[in-house]
Amino acid sequence: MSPLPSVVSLFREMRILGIPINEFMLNILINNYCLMHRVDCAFSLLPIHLKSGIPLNVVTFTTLRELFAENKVTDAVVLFKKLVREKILEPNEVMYGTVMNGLSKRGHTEKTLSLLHLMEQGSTKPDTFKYNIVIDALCKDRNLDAAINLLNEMKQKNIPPDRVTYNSLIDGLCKLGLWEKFKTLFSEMVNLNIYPNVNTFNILIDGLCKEGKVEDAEEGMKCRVGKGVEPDIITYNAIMDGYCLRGQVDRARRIFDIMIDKCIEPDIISYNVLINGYGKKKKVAKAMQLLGEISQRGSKPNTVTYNTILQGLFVVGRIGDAKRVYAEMLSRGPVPNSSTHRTLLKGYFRYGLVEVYFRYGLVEEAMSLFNKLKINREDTDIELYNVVINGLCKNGKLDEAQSVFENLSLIGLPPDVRTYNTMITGFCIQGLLDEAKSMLRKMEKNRCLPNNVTYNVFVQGFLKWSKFSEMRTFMKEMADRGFSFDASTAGFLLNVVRENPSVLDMIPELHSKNNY
DNA sequence: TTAGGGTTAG
Repeated sequence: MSPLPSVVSLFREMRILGIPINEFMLNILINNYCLMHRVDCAFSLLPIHLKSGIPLNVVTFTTLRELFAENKVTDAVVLFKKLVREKILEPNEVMYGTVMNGLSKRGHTEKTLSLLHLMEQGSTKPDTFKYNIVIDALCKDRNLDAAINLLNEMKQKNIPPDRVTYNSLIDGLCKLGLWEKFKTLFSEMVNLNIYPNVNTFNILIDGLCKEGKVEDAEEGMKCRVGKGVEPDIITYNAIMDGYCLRGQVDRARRIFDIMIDKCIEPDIISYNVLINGYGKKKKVAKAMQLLGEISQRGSKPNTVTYNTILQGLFVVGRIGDAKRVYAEMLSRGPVPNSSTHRTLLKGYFRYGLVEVYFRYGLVEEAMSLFNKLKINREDTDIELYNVVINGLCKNGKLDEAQSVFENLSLIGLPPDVRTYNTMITGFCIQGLLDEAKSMLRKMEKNRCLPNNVTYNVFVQGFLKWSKFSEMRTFMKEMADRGFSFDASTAGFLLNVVRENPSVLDMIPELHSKNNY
């Protein structure tokens, strides 16, 4: 119970009084530091364990789960391996569960899977829970084949899959639109006497909504009423989002009102969904009005709410309002996150080119925010850099973009495929095709595989600067690698050919019915 | 007396 710091002072007092420390006390203290988000302090207690001859136990380690919360996955894994390898402790169910969950939630599916297999060799055998963690992670990675293989492995080893196992798999299948496989799995589940619940139902509703089949979803919801599975706030939110995705924010609003009539209190996600819907339809006044209503209804806007509002304001170019909303956020709102910063930077750069008319100095504004983030060490996200590099390129500041790019290796943040694509686009816009090509070589050297976007950017660059013979050579390599023109390149190409039909003679491949 | 866990909505 709060206040937590008093635990620390109590502990100090006990030490001064010479009261002997035992493992329980140390674990409580470590746990307390973790609750205060002071993993560093918690970690620094480990030597006391050793000095006082108090053995580290599995509880000590599990208490350090905060390591995962603070994204210190490497530290956590190093410690885990050390403890196991040096036989300092034998992991139990709880310890495996903590580590696997920590790893899987941070995208380390491979490591989670290998722990599952490690467990099989030891004395603590994996149970349904452990399998479910891995199956869900595989589904989230869209690796449904591997997930279904694990389901079969469970059956072979007589570890019974349960409703959660099937719900994870159904969600994975729905998100990929694999409806036939869903039907098979659904009947398999029912045959095993595992019955769908409101979660299964919501997963399905959401799957339909994401496919644009919102009426089907709504119909499905109405059918179930009074038949055991009642729609809940998640059902309504999913349907509202489905309508918003199709641009039908007014229909979403009607669902919102129906929900209130049924005495289901909208939560912050309901508001965020609607605010996003209004923002996308450029109805910013409505969005702002909803923002005001949130506190009246006893809820509180969160970071996502503000990020969504900011996006909406930038869509209609209300930069002054966006700045005011951000200032409000800093003074009395939720803490901005990396998404807030990306939204702001993207917005400032987007309107950077109109600044000469309005004298906003938006590129400078963006760079000043970026520099603040660097000082606060809040620039650890490659996506943030991608926004800045792209913004500089689009505002004709290729040199600055290049120096930001060069800086990445100094701070040890590896560029991703988008970073390279952005730089290549920047070079192509300026007609610096040799620099673009050398960037392509650099990315391959750094083992970052070019993707379809990379190749399309090059093709557009060659077209823009009328380098047709180079384009021919390049197209061959592109086809060999299994890439093809995207819609944007196709449109670009059509315009070029319309203006200069002889391009078709210079690139005869364009006539052939291959995968271009 | 201390520790963990799985599924759905923004």
